[in-house]
Amino acid sequence: VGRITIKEVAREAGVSLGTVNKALTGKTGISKESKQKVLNAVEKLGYKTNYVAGSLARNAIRIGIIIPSDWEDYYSDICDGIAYEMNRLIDWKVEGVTLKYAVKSNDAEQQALECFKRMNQEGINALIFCHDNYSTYARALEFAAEKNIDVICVGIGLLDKCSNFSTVIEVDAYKCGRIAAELLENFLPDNSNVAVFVGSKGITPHIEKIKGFSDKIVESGKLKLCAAFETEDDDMLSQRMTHELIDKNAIDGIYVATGAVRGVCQAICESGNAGKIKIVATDLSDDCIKNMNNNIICATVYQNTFLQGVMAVNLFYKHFSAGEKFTDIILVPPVLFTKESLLSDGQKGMYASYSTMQNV
Amino acid sequence: VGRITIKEVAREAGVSLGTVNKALTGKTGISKESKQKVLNAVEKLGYKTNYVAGSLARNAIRIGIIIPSDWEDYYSDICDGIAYEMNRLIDWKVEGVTLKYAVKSNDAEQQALECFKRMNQEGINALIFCHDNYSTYARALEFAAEKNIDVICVGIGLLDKCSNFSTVIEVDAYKCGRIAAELLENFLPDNSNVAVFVGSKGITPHIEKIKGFSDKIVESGKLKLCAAFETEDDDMLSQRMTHELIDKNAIDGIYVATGAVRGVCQAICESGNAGKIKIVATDLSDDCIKNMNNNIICATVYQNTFLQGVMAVNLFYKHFSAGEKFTDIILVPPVLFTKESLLSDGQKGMYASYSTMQNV
DNA sequence: CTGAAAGCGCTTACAG
DNA sequence: CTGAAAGCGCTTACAG
Repeated sequence: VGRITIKEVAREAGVSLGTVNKALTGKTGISKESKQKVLNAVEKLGYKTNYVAGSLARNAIRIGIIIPSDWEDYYSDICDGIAYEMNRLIDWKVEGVTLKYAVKSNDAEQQALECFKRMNQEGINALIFCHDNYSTYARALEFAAEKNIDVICVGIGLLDKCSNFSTVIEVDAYKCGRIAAELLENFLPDNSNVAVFVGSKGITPHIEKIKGFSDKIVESGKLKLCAAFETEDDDMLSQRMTHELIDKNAIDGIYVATGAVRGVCQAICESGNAGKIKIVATDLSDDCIKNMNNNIICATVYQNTFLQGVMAVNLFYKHFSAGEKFTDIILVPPVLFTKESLLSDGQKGMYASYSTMQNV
Repeated sequence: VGRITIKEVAREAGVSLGTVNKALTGKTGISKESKQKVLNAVEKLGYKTNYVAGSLARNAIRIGIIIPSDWEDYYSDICDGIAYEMNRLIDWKVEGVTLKYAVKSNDAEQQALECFKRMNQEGINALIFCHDNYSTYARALEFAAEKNIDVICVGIGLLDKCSNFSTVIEVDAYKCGRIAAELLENFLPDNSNVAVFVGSKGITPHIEKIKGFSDKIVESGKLKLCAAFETEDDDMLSQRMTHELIDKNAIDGIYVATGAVRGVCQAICESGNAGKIKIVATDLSDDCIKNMNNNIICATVYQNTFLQGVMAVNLFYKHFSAGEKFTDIILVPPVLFTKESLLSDGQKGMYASYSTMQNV
């Protein structure tokens, strides 16, 4: 009875425990023959590694975390997810070093590179990097590649160019767009006019959101897509644009696929269109929740940012503890929320929290 | 550097490791003085238990699982969640014994009691019991109480009478009702007529769903609630009732708060009301998904059954490994899904899956 | 390349 | 009630 352990594998294969370990973890310093003997024994006995025992025995995994000090609205939820999972994995000997840089500053590139270099000195095993676009940080990522440091990028705009030497975690932007369109189709009578607001039309995930939104509308043939605007995530700008949009068109619904939702909602209220023009927003910022509670926003497509942060940490854990390979990219599915389905503060991140199992 | 261990606590307190363990786990066989010395040392050193090490050292936790062999539509998702989490915790020395009974049979009570007795012989530490109402199984639950076996109940209708000797995991039914009402408010013009279908008006969670639905409608003052029907989860009955409802009323939307959604959708189609009368359904049964894909059902309120199963197992794990106390009841928040936001098969249970971290 | 030993941080009998 | 020892199933240096 009881579980098969490496001890039994070693006996069956006629080698020592250390040799079994090398065969199992793919380390060097083992002969072809020994390795084969071990693998045969594993197969024969049906051995499965106990990773709990493994993480007690191995050295600590040090993960470097480079996150923005600014742009709280968007990044704080990702950072919460990272911190949540790092804390959860303390008993598994996962340690972290955190450095911050100002992603919106002019010298963001330089600041980030500096962080990468300090992390290298700190002797971290891997790096989690939250940023907003690939091109700015190409040099930093190359530096990591030179030093053989694996990097997981979490954030937005990463799809623009998926680097060879890093893994990307991002929301399924195309799906976000489709969901938003479907909602407006349900909320509005046929032949209504809708518009979509993104941060920038030059960034892949925003392009994907527009594409998903537009594709769904064309497929269903219920609504008419009037226009796609760029807010540059600026509330003043989005407010002005919303006013212009309302003045010039008979607009019935707007998908605000990025930040600057406050400006949009303000314009909606100022023009007396609260509750008339249906708004579908993005994420769960304070502005968004406030406007949901006031019935200005009907629904929001949460980009599952908390879970994105959780997954980044967990991916490294699995890699270093179980040798799991990285995939190039992970597209996280968005979650739909309405006012009544919002989670209370105590349940915040419930899916990646209850589900993630505090002490496991 | 490095983490504080019980070794250091023992030295600080001037006692042995075994004594520290007794103090920390609340076991008997330790003097007041020793216990206090340990607690002082823990406080002083800031000691935190490493549960990973603990689960390697302790004896296995044996969990008995009593689940229905029938009523697949509803229970299979809970059972999947239980199985998922049991499998995830193998490395933590969590073992399971599963027995099945026919919840819809006439002698369900007798069958369940028989399962309880066999579980007791199996020497399980705790019991997970999936059932559909409290009163039928009172004797079985009393038996468990006599034998000092903790029971976690997962399913529906459990709130009817929350026993003293068990913990209940159930969906937040009131919240389900509110979400459904909110959706129909968004989908329909003001002053539209809506109805709600439940399985039975005599079961607390169904009463709660009606209450949530009705409360929200009254608060908003947008819709008119015509009627609440009992389907007894029978498709023939729900089909007939839907036809009658349509014939007698100008109905615009229906919240199908329980099974028998197939009958409702059939009647909707037969009467030529597909897409006209807006349907909000419950859960993610095959019938439900099929009708979502055909645009008969606009949205569904998923009762998070997979997660309920996961949580049942995890609750016991936390209890036995970390001494966590049980709460009387856990109300799991529902999740809103539309056709476009449905998860693909590969992502099934993503929240309690990705988030639950396969190998952690 | 290989094996024997020590150790990760706990829990569990068991002798006193 | 208390403590010393063994052990959970691995990984990690290190000597050969």
